[in-house]
Amino acid sequence: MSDQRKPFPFADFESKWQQHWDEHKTFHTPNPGDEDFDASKPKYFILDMFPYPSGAGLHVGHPEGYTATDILGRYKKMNGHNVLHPMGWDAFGLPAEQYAIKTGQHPRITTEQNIDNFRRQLKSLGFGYDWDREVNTTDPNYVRWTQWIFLQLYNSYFNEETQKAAPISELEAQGWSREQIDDVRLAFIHEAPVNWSPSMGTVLANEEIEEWKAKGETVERRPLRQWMLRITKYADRLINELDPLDWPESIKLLQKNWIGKSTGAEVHFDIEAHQVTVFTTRPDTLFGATYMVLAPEHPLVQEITTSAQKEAVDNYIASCASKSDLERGDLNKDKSGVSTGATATNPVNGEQIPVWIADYVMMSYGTGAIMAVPAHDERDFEFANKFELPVTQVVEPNKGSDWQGFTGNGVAVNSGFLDGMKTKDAKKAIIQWLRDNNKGTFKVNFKLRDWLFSRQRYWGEPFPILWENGNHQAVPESELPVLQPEMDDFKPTGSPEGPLAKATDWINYSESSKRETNTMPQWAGSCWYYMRYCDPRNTDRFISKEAEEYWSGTSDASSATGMVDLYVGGTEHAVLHLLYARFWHKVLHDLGHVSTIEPFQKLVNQGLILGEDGAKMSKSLGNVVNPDDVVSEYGADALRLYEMFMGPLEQVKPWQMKGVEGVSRFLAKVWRLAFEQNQEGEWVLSSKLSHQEAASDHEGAQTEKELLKVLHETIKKVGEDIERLSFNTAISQMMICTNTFGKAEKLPVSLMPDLLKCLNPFAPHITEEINSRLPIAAANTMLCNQDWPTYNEAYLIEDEVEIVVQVNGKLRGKITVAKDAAKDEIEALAQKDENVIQHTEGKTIRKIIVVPGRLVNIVAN
RNA sequence: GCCGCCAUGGCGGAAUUGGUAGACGCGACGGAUUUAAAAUCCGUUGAAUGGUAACAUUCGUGCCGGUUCGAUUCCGGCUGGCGGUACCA
Repeated sequence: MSDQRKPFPFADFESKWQQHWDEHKTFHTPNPGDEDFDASKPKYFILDMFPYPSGAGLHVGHPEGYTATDILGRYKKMNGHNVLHPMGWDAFGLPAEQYAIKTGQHPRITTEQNIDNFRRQLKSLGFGYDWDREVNTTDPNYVRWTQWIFLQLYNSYFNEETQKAAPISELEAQGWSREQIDDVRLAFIHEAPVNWSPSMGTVLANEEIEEWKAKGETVERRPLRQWMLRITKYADRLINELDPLDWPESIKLLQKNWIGKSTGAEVHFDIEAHQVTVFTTRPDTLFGATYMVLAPEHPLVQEITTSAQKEAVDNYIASCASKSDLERGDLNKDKSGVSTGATATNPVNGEQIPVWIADYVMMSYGTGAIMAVPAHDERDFEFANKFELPVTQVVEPNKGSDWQGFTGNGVAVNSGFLDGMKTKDAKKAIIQWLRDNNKGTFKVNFKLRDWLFSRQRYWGEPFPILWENGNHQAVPESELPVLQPEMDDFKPTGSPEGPLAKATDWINYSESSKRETNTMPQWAGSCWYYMRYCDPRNTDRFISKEAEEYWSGTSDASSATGMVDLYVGGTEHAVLHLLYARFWHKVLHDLGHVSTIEPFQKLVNQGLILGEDGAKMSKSLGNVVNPDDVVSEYGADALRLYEMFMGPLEQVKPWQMKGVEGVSRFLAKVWRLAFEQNQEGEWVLSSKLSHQEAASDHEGAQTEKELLKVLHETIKKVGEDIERLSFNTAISQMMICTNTFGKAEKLPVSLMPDLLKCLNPFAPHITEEINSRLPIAAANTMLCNQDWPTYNEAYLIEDEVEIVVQVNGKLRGKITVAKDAAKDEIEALAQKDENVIQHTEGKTIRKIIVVPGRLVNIVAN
């Protein structure tokens, strides 16, 4: 018995079609070399950010981007493209491991259960994915190639001359020693202060700290030996090669700011027998450097501190070390510091200036030491005022503002040979002087740090690395993948070795060599998954040459710099995933493994969906909407359509359950264009769908003309709107068309297929169902396998157009004229309008502006 | 603090190149159908003023100013909200 409350029987046919697509592999995408591959079709590679399959299941935010890409993918397919639109799982990650620690259940089991649930949910929404290309970052066949890519990094260095990665074998051929080579590898071992989380027993990347802190985990600084990736070598290219990408400017800017390029100079200061180098963006203010500050962690502090100041310095360093990052940064902007008692020599004028230590200077940026120019730097100014240090003006502002704390450009004063020079020229002059006198040089600095790549966890890719006599070496490629050993105890050891160290059999690779026990971060798998989609079952390579070239589009004439045509996902990955993936892609490009220099040509960020109360959806607020509930209540088509109708894809917007009802009502109207319920409650073909093609009388011909007009307007607008991802306005147009069709006494059945084709990418189930039941020849062919309709310009043109008449810019009347009416004719007609006459009476007409087909504006006074 | 984005009816939003502001949907109100309800269909719906009415006039896209025959759209100056980032030398 069907539920009478449902306005159309979606429950009866949605799962039926989903099963049909699954069984017939309707959305299978052929690769070069496949039987059904058609080389004449252009490729379209469309990518969703693959989800982490959490235990909570799909969130309504997921189908937002996924529906958008599905619409575009189905549309491109109907337009004759070979569409690659795959899905997969970013399945390594801490939640599964934390759950394993709590319950003892292996993370692989939890992960598989969660994936099954996610896959079921996605299939219930009818997405046209090629499920044969599903990838899973935890799959041994995937891990194998993640590790292989790591070894490419490990076996490469950055050639400064070519600005490209190159194999270390080049250096071996030149006779470099092992130590020298280890110092330049793109994947290298580094002992440095890292972000250690005692609560999780692992280190974190700089980029991850805030996220985990917000979740209540603790993070502290601790010196540790870690694997790092030399992303800083690519800093310039990561900035410059953003230019040709079709990304939101705001995301490009976010990446540029994150990389944080600043140009300036290194200046060497002598402190008795020692030399300290500082970085400054304002070398032109060197004459105004009245003191110097070292970071408390600076290695030279102990050596230069005078005995009189030793106790004060030690106390200060101890107090800094005990402070959390939060206390040192956010909460406490008050300057603090202590003198070392030492003095440095200002290289440009020989002045003896005091050397202080203060925590406003960071060891992690620049050289960990600064020259303080209090007159022209806010922080130095504040510090100098607090500790009564001298302030000397060396820049004269251009526009009479106060020089104290002035940080802008101006003219150099009190600066010897620089006096009178503009800031820009003074910078050049002083750098030349520093070079000539061996006191410094031009220098570019970046905020970007090398990428801390090792984690002390179980549920991640082990490093394919062996240790012997304190030296590391790669596991032979033939032995990949290196999988985690089976273990019952996943608890972190609390030591830098991580839980794998507990697997004593596993770590002993041979009598003399042991395995690396660290694992890779979750980013590793997500850095290259889009490539694996192109050739997911390849066992010989991470991607075949043919597949790589075809899906990169380098085989055709287009000069795309990015492999993926469109990437849709959340803005939260603006600097992490999107930067890391670009870095890996460039390395693989440099080594000749991929043909494009960038992974993602066009990027679109979907906006967050808020709860009905306008707040971010969260369990604690109880405003979370579960897609499963919406599907069972209104159907998958209604959910898809609603998420697209809410507003622009990129915009943040609140959920409204009433809105779902609205689009559901629209789908019901479309359904009732074709069917009506008989006495028995069965849906039978609507009596208004007349079979006669030509209208018999004049009135009928007139309405048929109107119906054709709205239909072809819809074909035009929906196609254009899909191309520019403006789905809400496309839906609005289809609603107009449906309303017009619904009002017609008789509806030629021949008009239905084009409307259904337009709606098909948005609401694939209901449209296929209606189509399959229509008494037409094409009922046997699925809409998604048919061609996208073309509109006929002739149906759109009206014989007469309405033109607005304004007097002095204010709307005063409307006239109807022939579409090709002459300008004079329009002007004359406009001036005959009664209301227009009233408003121009007693005035002189100065000018008449005619915008053809739109308006007439009479200027009179 | 700095950088970026945004601001339109009761609500979500539309206006694509400077040319009729408020498409489409929700909600609300009135009506048809119904014993009644649900569902469905029809009509009205930015505000104010005048008119029995058709209609007309004025105001109106966060605020102030500018450019223009004409500004939601362009420019300058604010205000509020959201996001990023934060002693980066």
